[in-house]
Amino acid sequence: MEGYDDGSLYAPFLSLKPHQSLSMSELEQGREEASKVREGSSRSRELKKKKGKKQKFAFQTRSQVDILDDGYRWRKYGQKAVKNNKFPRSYYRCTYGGCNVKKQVQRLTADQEVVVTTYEGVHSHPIEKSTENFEHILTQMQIYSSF
DNA sequence: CGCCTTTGACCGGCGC
DNA sequence: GCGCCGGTCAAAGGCG
Repeated sequence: MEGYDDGSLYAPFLSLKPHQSLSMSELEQGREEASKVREGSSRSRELKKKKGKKQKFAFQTRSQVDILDDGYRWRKYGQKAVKNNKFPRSYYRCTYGGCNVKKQVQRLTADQEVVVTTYEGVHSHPIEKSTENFEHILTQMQIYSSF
């Protein structure tokens, strides 16, 4: 369920609730493929910085837990504190072969109860879990439109 | 036993 | 050119 190609909103879980017509802002970055190959270092991996068709959209929810189970499996790969917020930001990545979807979770300094989740990329595989749990969160979910 | 979290270090971009 | 800032990697430990 990811047939999006020309401006369609990337939100597989949102598709589950079509009655929720929320306007979200798509953040489209540059679409040039700048492939940087770094070698000679201990990291012989190709770090391709493709800032291409990475769709990025964020929303905020009211939750006491940072980890929102949206049906996909996420592996945390980093946590860094941002200057503006006193709470650290967590970085997750979808654990699926060929699926490079990333997601970051951030808590607001002003309201500790508000969690901002930012998705980046598109899923290329079906959901592995049930979304019932996430649907409950959708009720209190608000799209981050100020960006 | 396999998967995931944690944590420090490292890197690239940008501003001064 | 250096320092700040934000993003990512990778080793080791933890938990189901």
